[in-house]
Amino acid sequence: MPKNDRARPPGPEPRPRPVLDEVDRRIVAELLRDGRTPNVVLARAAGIAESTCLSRVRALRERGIVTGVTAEVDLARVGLPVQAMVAIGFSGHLRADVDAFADEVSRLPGVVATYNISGANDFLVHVAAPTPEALRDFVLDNLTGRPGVVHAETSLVFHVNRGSDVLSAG
Amino acid sequence: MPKNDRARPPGPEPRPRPVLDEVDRRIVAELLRDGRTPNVVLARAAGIAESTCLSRVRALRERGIVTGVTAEVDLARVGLPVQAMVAIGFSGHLRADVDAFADEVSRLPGVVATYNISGANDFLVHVAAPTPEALRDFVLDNLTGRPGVVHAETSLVFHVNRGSDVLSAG
DNA sequence: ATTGAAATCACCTTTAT
DNA sequence: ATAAAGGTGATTTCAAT
Repeated sequence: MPKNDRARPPGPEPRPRPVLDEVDRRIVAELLRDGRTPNVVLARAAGIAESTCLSRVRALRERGIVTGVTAEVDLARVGLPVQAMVAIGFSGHLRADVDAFADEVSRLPGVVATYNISGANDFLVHVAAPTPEALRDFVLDNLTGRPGVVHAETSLVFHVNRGSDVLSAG
Repeated sequence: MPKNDRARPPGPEPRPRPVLDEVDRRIVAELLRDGRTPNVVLARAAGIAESTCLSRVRALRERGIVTGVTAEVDLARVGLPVQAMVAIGFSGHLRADVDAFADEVSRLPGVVATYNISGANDFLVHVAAPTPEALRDFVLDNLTGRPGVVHAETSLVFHVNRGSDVLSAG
């Protein structure tokens, strides 16, 4: 007698095999460290041939594991020395409103990222501005004023530390 | 009579001119969009010669404006489908303790970033974990347990939207 | 799927304007 | 700051396993 005789419903696999093998892990780790690492170096780091490495990297992109490569910019040095996290409380919680908020806010000038979260607040908006006044204007004009927003609490961001070992938790 | 007859102490310029000219802005914007953009394309996008573009990019790195290039990874697809923001309240607020917390926590497996902020809480720790249980363990073992931490409130992160127009706020 | 080798292409330096 | 040109080395394709 089988442990489970219900047929699995159609759709994406429920993750039968480990997500990343050791080779892929090394490639991803190296690309996290330096997204411009040339293919030759990547291949040596992973212990495989260059051509193999190339197809691996392509596969990682096609599988949606590596979604892009981006520059890291010191916002203070491009004229945006004031950063803040704005916690947003929402009213209706209709799916359409929630999605629209995230999409639209993410496109606003100065927005670093928008986090849709659980708990007392519904969003965290990470924003950068040239001056405290500009920050205030941003919050009043683009967040507080928006329909559905019932609460906005601004915290200054003094410093950001990027994690250096994200992958190891897997 | 000169407006200011004190001699400026030696060292880096106190930023007399605008931070980024139009050419640099275009380069940085393009590198934010795709950090692997080759120099030829970058040069065309900025409307300058390749050799000029090359020195511009070098200068941007040396000036600390572009601090690095990194891959963007879909954490859910590398075995870390559970993300959270943990708001941390601190007790002593000694500089050494605050700095140490940020540095050490950022090195822990699964930590995406650590934000030192103002307000009711002192830190936001963005963390990724394979399961809710692993998240709970992470918080109890690495955050709640740490000396100085008097409060920890965990919010699940449902979705993250990266900003697409950060620079325009400057 | 992985490889080594060969061809193509881009990067980067140099020179000179 | 630019353009042109050459050396260097990486990327990519391909036949073979």
